[in-house]
Amino acid sequence: MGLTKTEIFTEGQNRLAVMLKAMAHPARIAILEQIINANTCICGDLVEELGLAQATISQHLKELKNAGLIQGTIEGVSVCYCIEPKTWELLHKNLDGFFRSYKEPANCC
Amino acid sequence: MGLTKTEIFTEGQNRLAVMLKAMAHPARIAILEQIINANTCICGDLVEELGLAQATISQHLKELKNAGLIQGTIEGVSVCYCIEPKTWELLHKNLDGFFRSYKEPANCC
DNA sequence: TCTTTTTATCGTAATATTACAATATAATGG
DNA sequence: CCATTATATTGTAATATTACGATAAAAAGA
Repeated sequence: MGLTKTEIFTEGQNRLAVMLKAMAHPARIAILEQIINANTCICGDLVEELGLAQATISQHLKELKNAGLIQGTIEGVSVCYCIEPKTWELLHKNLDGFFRSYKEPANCC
Repeated sequence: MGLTKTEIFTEGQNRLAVMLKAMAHPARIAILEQIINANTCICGDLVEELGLAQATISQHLKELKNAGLIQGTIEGVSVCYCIEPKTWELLHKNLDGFFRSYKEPANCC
């Protein structure tokens, strides 16, 4: 089949899965890291840094944008990308809550 | 092409991506939630709860196991699954550090 | 041993993802 | 307007993922 049965899961489960999927690629993690380390918006320098074709990076940026993790503003000829603080914070809290919800049980195998 | 260029990324980037990918599906999030909420190992009840075929769930469990997020112990006829506390904690810390590394920059678009 | 129960694996179809070349688009500078 | 620069989109090939039916495997009980 190949298509996820979205309808049988909760809104929250689907939302979290979509966000995680957007982050779940080394190139996209690398992109996020670069934006974060630059501590400003990144305009164009991404293609030289990563060893991927321009089209591929554009595609990855699009996915990050679709997930709401980054935002791009047109700055003359180039586009400047930065983290979308609201979504970033939201996902951080959501994930943190998820990880914290696990308490090592007393009676387990 | 269809295959990720793992070799051009760092060890850390690849590791994090693999873990996130393992979590990045609503069914696998649902499975993790169930194990966590049960607060003990889950033996078999997963198929009835989720609306997916037994083979599909077994496949998802395998991926979570491969990523080291859960562990399964054979308990008579059935297999009991629980969170792998070490990996869980590791991923939690890793992700938390990643999210915290972002500081909203002063000069941005 | 035979049956039952539970989980894993195999085979397969449908769809998604990843990557890149080629090309399009959009803004700037001459 | 034309060339340049930066990014997006399109088309396409290779591979991965998702899902399920069918079947295998493994342990328990009759």
